[in-house]
Amino acid sequence: MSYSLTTPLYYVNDRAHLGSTYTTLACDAIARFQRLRGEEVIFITGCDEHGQKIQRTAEAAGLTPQAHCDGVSEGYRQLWQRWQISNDRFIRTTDPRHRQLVEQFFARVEANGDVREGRQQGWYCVACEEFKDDPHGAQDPECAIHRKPLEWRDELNLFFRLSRYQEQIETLIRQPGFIAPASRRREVENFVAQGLRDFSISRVDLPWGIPVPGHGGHTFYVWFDALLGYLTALLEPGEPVELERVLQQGWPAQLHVIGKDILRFHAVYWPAMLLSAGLPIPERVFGHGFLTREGQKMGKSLGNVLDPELLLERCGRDAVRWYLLRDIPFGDDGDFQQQRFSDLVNNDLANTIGNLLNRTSSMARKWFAEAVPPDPGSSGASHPLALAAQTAVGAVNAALPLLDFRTAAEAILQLAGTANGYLNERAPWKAMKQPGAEGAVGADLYAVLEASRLVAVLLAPLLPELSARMLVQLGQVPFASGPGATNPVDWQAAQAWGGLQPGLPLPLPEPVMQRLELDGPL
RNA sequence: GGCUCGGUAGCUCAGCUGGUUAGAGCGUGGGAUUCAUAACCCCAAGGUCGGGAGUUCAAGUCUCCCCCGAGCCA
Repeated sequence: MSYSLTTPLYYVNDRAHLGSTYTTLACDAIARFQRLRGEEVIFITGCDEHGQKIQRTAEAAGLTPQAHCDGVSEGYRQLWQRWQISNDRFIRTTDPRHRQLVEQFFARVEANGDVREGRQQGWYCVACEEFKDDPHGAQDPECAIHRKPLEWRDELNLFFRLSRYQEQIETLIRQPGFIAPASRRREVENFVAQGLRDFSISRVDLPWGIPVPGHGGHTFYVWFDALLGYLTALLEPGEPVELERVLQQGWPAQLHVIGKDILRFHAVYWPAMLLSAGLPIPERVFGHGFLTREGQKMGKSLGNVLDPELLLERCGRDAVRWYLLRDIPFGDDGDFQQQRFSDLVNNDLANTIGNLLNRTSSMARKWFAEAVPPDPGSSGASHPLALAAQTAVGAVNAALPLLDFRTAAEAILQLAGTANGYLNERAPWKAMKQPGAEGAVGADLYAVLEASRLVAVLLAPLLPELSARMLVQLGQVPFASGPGATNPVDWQAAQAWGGLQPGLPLPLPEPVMQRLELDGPL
């Protein structure tokens, strides 16, 4: 059994922005979570590199399309490395292997009678790479999204007979869980209910694309070939390209994570294409929301674009991951607010979680020979912190399969908060002044250290690095959750109360999370 | 124009099938404390729950109308 998930294959029209970083970070958390649970994960990301828009962008920059794509996609690859994204594959649709796969896929679709010729007339937005339905448009219609003039097209194209899949698609999208979050399902249902129309899958006179076999002059429409990148990515590098093999190598995917704007392609067109080719359909398509910044749309015209490189350099991975995953309900639109960002990172990570470990470890070391205090057994499963931990464990394990990062994060935070409260209530620093209190103090500190350990354990999929720093300070082996990770200690077993060994030496504590001090806007 | 989703404390939002003094986090103010990353813990602030009408013993919570915002489709 394996778990395959994908980010969108990012269009290389421009360098990576915060939106794609957001998507990718979320997928990374899911990939790590699934690996930690023992699944064999195939986490796919990559770039979509064909289309007229790319061709024009390259021309404008005085580059060949290939050179342009090489540069931008390499930028993506490096960016993901710097964010320590744990993708197992990075597919480019200009990969020669991809072309082979597209040809095979198309052959199946064509053999199935789902390709026909047709005349495509209409207004086309190059920026969207999409025909618009504006029939009686004014003199010079423009794209509502890009505010750029639409171009009139009248060409003989190949069409995919989407209309044949009306019922199957209706049934599919009705399945609970296929389209997530559920709030977005209606939108697709309405679209499908209007009746599916065949869509064109080729262009003429567009050199920057994959040629359609047997149809001279046609290249594949960028969307048609792009989605197939998910399949190409599954094939082991070096092995022959055979479409059928994807079935043994992770297809169907369990999850496609995408931005809400391309939900239709993934929830309607893509499944129909797969049906036509006789391939199974992915389990779930999750359309997340968009990020704004301080209430405004990010864009070049406003000059308020938040650069992921800059964010990474100035704030670090843990901080950004935490903020995005913990504060924005995944699926909803979110607003990046700098003040809130630093407030949450400092409060949650540095003060609540980091300081909890720091203060507890300090006390344990001071009064118990620089080691985990003996546990006289009083901190068993009925200990208040054990119960709190159990609650957090349950919540995290229930929330993450649903991509509900926020609930998971809050549960972890609550455990840390409860532990801090417990510490204040028991006031070991006061109790230690009483003779003979050592036993009770030791038990208290043991319980709080154990709660801290569980915080670190639960944090592993969300903030692998912070989790690791905490575990090291607790004398534990951090969890590996990257590609091909194996762990000496089972992650789920580590979620049980009582894993900390009394007498284990504790290293000198160092703050595991620095506070964010941002002078000036990002 | 049709449809969908929102409009709840300064900010971001919870509030399931209608029912005790409308909640949380952040921010703000105050208190307590010293183990700790000037951290932690406790308390408070008193928000016409967008507006209006209606149903009901009882409505953020249901119905209708209106206003505002976002989105999908035309």
